[in-house]
Formats: sequence, C-alpha cells, structure tokens
Amino acid sequence: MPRATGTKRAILDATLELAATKGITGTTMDEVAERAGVAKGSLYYNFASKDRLFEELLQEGVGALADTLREARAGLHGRAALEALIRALLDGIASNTALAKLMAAEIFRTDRTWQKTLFALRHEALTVFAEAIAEVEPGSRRDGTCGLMASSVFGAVLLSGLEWLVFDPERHRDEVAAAILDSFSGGLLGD
Amino acid sequence: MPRATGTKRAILDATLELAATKGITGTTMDEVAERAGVAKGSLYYNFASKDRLFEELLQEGVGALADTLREARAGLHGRAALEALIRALLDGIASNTALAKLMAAEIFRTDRTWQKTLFALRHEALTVFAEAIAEVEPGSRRDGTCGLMASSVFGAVLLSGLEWLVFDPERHRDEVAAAILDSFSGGLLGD
DNA sequence: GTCTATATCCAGATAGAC
DNA sequence: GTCTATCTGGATATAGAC
Repeated sequence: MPRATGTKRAILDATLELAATKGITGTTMDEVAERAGVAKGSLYYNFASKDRLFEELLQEGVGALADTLREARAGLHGRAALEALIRALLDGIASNTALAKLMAAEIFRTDRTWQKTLFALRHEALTVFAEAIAEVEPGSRRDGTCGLMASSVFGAVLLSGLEWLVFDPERHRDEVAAAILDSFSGGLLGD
Repeated sequence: MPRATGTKRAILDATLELAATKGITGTTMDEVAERAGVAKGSLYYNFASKDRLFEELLQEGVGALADTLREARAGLHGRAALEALIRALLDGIASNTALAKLMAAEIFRTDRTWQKTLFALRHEALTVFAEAIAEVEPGSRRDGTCGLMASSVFGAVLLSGLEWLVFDPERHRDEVAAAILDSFSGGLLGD
C-alpha cells in the first residue's frame, strides 16, 4: 500500500513536522494550513477537529512503528530477536525522528482525547519487546517483569536515539547501536 | 535549606502539578493562579512572564535532581556507584513524578526560550551517569561512548519508572528497580 | 473539495487601586 | 505585595461562495 498522496497526506506531513518542534498544543491550525499549502477550511473538511487530526497522525505513525517491529522480529528467536528489535527501533527513530520526538512528549500524557488510542498503540509496540524478552528470560513472563524490562529497553533506545539525532547528529548510526547493545550486554552491571 | 514558603512557593507548586498533566503550553496562567490561590496579578509580580515561570520551575527541579544524583554517587566506585545512581534516579522519579513527566515531555524540545538552561541541566545530570560509566568501562571515555550509554541508562530508568508510576502504580518499587538492574546485567544480551 | 471571511472565545500581559 | 478590571492578539471552528 503506497502512501496516499493528495490533500490529506500533505496535511498529515505538515502536522507531523510542525508538532515535532512546537509540540501538539503549540502547533496551530493556521500554521498547518500554511505549511501544507492548503486553506484552513480544507483542514476541517478532511479532519473533524484539531484533536482528531492529531489522533489520526499518531495512529498512523505509531501503528507503522509497531508493524516495523513485528517484521523485524519475524523468524528470529532468543537474543538475536531482541538485538534485531533494538536495531529496528533505532532505525525507525532515525528515519522518522519527528514521530519519535512526538512519542517522547506524548507517551505519558493522560489528559488527551486520544488517550485510549495512544495507550493501545504503545502497548502494541511494547508487547513485541516483552515477548522477545520473555523468550530470553522465561521466568519474567510469570510475574510480568518482562513488561518492565521492555520499557527499560524501549526507553534506552528512544532516549539515546533522540540524544544522538537531536544533540549529536554527526555521530554514526552504528556507533549508537553499538553503545546501546553494549549497555545491555552486562559490561556495566553484569558479573 | 528548607523549601521556601509563601506566594512564590505556592505558584511554583501549582505550576508543576498542572504542567505534569496538561503540559506547559496547555497550562494557562489563570489556572495556575486559581490552583495556587492567588490572583493573576501576583503571578506577574513574582515572575516576569509565563516563560520565565517555567524556566525557574525547571531550573529548580532538574537542578535538585542533579544534586541528588551527585550525592548518591559520592564515595562509591565502579558498579556499586552505577547501581546507586540507578536506584537514586528511580527514587527521584517516584518522589517527584510530576517533574519526571515534565522532563520526558520537554527534554527534546528545541524551540523553548529556556532551551539553553534546560540543556545545561540535562547535561549536568547525564554527566554524573557518564562519569560512573567511564569508571566501569574506561575505554568508553575516549570516544565519548560513555555519554551515549549514559543516555541509554537514563532513558531506561526514566521510561520504566514512569511506566510504573503512571500505568502500573500497584507494583512495588523494589520490583521495578530489580527489573531495570536485571536488564543491564547481561541476561538479555550478554555473552 | 477547496477557498475566503468571519464568529467566538480565551490566552498572556498590564494598569492602577488598596 | 496582592488584588480587580481590562487591553489586545491569536486560537479553534464555521458559513457559505465557487
């Protein structure tokens, strides 16, 4: 399925770029219209409200990320699967940094009208990690610890990925991936 | 130094609580005044502008966090120091969840008037981790990898800490700390 | 399906009494 | 030092022409 073109696509793209730097509340419908090259009336023809526009944007973006993670894990098992997930998430953050920034800013907000939607998507993405972790450490499935460790790994990749892309972009991707993998390989705290 | 009381203190407290759920841009000066129990005019007597109010809030909060981390590391070395830092950060997040949410939402914003201030404070906190990591893995100091690993550890604690406090608060603190430490102990990817 | 023009409300900030 | 009252710009959303 090719990315749809046309007005709706242009609006979503403009919205994402603006929201990544100005935040959702700080992005105005006037700015979105201007950057998308359409009139404000067209925004409200294509989306019922500002809230609905952002809900669709997050749904599309985080949904695609979850798909990417599932594909990255497909066919792999054990530590190879987890390593592939970490690399895939880092790549996803690099190729859609705007979405990653938005996720970091929105993931713990509980007052949004789209809260349920985002919660479900977040859960979907984290579950891919949790499943892979449960396979490596079977004991963690029983007490739900694999979910916590999934957050831990996800948070490590998200924050170091954004640290790299936002504040230290000259660094090479492989260096960043190596540092993340290194930090989970037991050199820091392991025996 | 006891926390100052009085109007300024009440305003800062009200601001933090509101911003943790509604975000900075979504928090209005009228709401701050109402929750603090003062008139809007008093806000502008005590702070030059909304931006300055939030800058002082972040300065106070993140500055205190950096102090806490430095104290936690004092006198310790090697893996014991890093483990103490992880526990101290998790405790800090638990005892000031509002600030942690605010940090997660603001840390990668680059359009704020207080950008330089927040960048410096973030750097201060991360450096404490980076120093401890460089002590454990001396080779990482040369190429700056310790900075990346510091982000990795910091991100792991921040996200799993907030995951716990926001979405799964019945869980016990020690369980969360154990899961984080476990994820860095080599069980997931180690040899 | 997209535009322009406008209605309506609410935000940050200030003036000046007490 | 804190209050009330108010100014002014800008925000979401809608109406209706094309």
